[in-house]
Amino acid sequence: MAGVRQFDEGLALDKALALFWQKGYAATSMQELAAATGVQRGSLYNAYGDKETLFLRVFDLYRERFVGQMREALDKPRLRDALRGFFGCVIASMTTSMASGMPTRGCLSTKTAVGTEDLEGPLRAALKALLDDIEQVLFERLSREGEQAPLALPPRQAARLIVTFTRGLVVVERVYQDEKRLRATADNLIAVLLGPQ
Amino acid sequence: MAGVRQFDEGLALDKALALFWQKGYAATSMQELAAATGVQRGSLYNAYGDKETLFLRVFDLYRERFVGQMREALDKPRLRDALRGFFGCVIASMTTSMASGMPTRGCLSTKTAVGTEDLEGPLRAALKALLDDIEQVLFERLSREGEQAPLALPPRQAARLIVTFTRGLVVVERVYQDEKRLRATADNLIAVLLGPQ
DNA sequence: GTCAAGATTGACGAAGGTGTCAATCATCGG
DNA sequence: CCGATGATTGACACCTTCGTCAATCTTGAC
Repeated sequence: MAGVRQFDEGLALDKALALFWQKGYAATSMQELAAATGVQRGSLYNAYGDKETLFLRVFDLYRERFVGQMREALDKPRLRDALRGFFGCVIASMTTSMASGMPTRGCLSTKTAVGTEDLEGPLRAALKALLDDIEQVLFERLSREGEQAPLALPPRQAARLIVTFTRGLVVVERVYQDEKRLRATADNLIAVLLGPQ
Repeated sequence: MAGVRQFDEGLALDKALALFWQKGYAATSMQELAAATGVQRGSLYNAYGDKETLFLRVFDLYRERFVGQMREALDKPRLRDALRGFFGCVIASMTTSMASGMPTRGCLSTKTAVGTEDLEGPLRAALKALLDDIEQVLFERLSREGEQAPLALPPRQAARLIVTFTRGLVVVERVYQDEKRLRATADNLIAVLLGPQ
């Protein structure tokens, strides 16, 4: 076939992800996406149709990577360490800025969930999918056999509590911009779930 | 003095609050504010200078009312009931829609915190003030003397955990739109903080 | 080498945003 | 009743946005 894509799609989606992550779905314009990816606006429209479709494509990338990282972080023998790793990962994912001096990038899914006027259709479905995935990854680790640490809640409920809590961390990060505070609060959640020490 | 304000400021700020709450700070335009309040755009600029200043005025209203409600909800003899009332109040504040069929309005402070590109200056300070207030109200109730229920964390840390968690509830509400789920998750947090039953 | 499928390009229209300003109007003090 | 103070009004300038489209260029297939 002739008429082949001129730009490197993988690269472009990576750049788009970085920008969406930094600015959020609603606040990112196609102009900026064009500038960031090096692909002309018209080409983006031709390739993806519209902003939402492009975003969904990018968001899938994000979900895969994010959930993968969470799964890895949770894969430790002692549950307490696993949860510490998990929260460390969540916190790092939003506070790690690409260059020093830049504002932290926060959380793409939360920005999208809260910053979109009426969240419906594919966008909401994609967010649900992400939160469901994180819940599932947590659930699997929490219900792993041969665990000695006693959990204060049934695994499913604990997983949901943790997912909800991580969304809260994101908001607190925006407002206080204090990583230590985030870590301390996360440690406290671990403490009430698994007991002190 | 002559040249007196023609519109009822209290009424206008109420309407503005409703709109900001529904749409979030960034997504609300002065046009819409003019339409909602019945005050011409030019008059709003004349009276408040710009959108941010108007918002800060409105946000103060919001903070007072919101924190007041939380304080009331927490004023119950048994701590467990107080926290149940608190979460009920938080959940109601975002899921109660003004008219049936309308989308829920969510949480103004969270929308502002997450939906604003780089959160700095007065806006961030206002958000901090709100979260600090809620934390303080919780702290006071949690450290009330003569409390029999044993708290799994020191009051300050418990208060921060709860504040962070409530921010998470907001995000989960946006995505799942399931009030029952919110209540269940909140009950689980109470359970791990105060023990089951 | 030729050709056509389809990607790219840059300009375009329409819509909506913010903030400004001169002209007009309403109101209170005297 | 008059005048001045300041609110109101609607048009204005300027910017950014989205999505489209005809013209142009690239490239693989034959």
